Amino acid sequence: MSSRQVQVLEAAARVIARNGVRGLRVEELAAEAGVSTALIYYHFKDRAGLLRRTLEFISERADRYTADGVAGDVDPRAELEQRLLSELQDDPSVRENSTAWGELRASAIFEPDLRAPLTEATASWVRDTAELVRRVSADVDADEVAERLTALVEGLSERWLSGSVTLERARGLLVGAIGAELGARSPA
Amino acid sequence: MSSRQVQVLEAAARVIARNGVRGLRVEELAAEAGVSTALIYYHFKDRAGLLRRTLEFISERADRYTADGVAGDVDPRAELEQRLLSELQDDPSVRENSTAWGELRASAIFEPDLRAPLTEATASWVRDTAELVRRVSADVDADEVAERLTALVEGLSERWLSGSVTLERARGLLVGAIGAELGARSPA
DNA sequence: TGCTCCTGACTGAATTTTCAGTCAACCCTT
DNA sequence: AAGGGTTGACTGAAAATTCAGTCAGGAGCA
Repeated sequence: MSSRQVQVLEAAARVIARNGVRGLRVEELAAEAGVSTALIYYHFKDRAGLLRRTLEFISERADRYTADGVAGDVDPRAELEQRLLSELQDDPSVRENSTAWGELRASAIFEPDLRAPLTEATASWVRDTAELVRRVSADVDADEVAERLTALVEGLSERWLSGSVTLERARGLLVGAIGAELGARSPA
Repeated sequence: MSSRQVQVLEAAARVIARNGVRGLRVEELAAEAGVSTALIYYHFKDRAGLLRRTLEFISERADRYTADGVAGDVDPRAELEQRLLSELQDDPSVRENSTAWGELRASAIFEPDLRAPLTEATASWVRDTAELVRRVSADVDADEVAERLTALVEGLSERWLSGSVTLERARGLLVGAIGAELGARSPA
C-alpha cells in the first residue's frame, strides 16, 4: 500500500470522525488529503471501495494502539482493565477511531459489503480479550465474558460520544462491569 | 393525526429499518407508502420534519410494546429480564425500533440538536430499569447496574443488527450479564 | 550518453446521477 | 364554489463518477 493511499485513508478517518460516513464527501476528503478527487477513484475504485478500505485501515490501526502501551503488564487483571479502558479516553486519536468505528458499524447494518471485515475485526477483538480473561480467571466462560465486556465498551463508547454519559462515568461503569463479571478486585 | 400521516409514518419506519435514517430517500418512502412525494412535503414540511415525526412515532410505539406483555408480572427478576430481552427480538417492529434508535444515536454524534431528546430518552429508560433492579436486589447500586445493562443491550443490539452475533447468542449473553450483575437465578 | 517508448501516478474539467424540494392543476367533500 | 388533500412533472443544486490528458521517471537500445 503506497504512502499516498495511507495519506488518503488517514484523512478519511478524520473526515468520518468529523462528519460521519454519510457526511463524507469525496471532494472534502480530497481536500483534506491534499489530493484530487480523481486520485481517490484511481486508487479506490469508488466510494464504497474507499469505505471498505477505510474500515480495514481503522481496525488495523486500532489493533496496533490497543496492543501498544499495555503489552508487558504482569497483572492480567490490570492488563484487561487497561485494554478495555483504552477505548474510553479523551484522546483525539481514540475519539477519532471510536467515532469512525461506530459509524462503520452502523453503516454495516445496511451495507452487507462492510459486514465481513467488521465481523472479523470484532471477532478478533473478542478473541484477544477472551485470552486475557482466561488469564484472570479459570472459573468463568472467558468467551462469554469477553463478548459481553467488548459489547459493553461499544455501547458505552457510543453513549459517551453522543453525550449521554460523561467519560468518567463510562469508565467507572466499565470497571464495575469487570468487577461484576470477574469478582471484586485483587485476590489475596 | 390523519390516517394518511400514520400510513406514511409506518412506511417510514419500514424504510428506515431497511436502509437507515441516512438511506431514507423521500421518493422511496413515497413509493413504499403509496403516495406522491409532494404529499409528504405537504404533511411534514421537509425531510427533517419527517424524520422528527418518525422518531417520535417510533418511540411511542416502542413504549407500547415494552410496557405491553410484561406488565403484571409478579417476579421482578423475570420482569427485568423480559423487559431487556424485549429489545432483542426478531420482530419487525422491534427491529425497526432498534435500527432507528441506533441510527438516531449515531446521528446525534454529529448533530447536537438531536442530543437533548436522546439523552432524555436514555435517562428515562435507565431510570425505569433501575426501578426494576431495585426490586430485584437491595445489595447492588441499582443505577449503576441499570446503566450498564441498558448500555449492554445497545451494544448487543447493534452487533446483532450488523450481523456480528446471532440473535440467540445476544440474548444468551444478556441473560448471563443479568446473572453476573445480580447473582445467579431464582433465590430460594 | 542521449533518444524513444512506456507506464503509473496524478489532475482539472466535464458529465452523469441523485435528491430534496416546488408548483400548478386536479380531485373530492361539504 | 371553496378549500383541504393529492398528484405528476419539474427544477436546481450537490455529489459521484468519468475522461482526456500531463508529467516524472524507468527500460531498452544506439
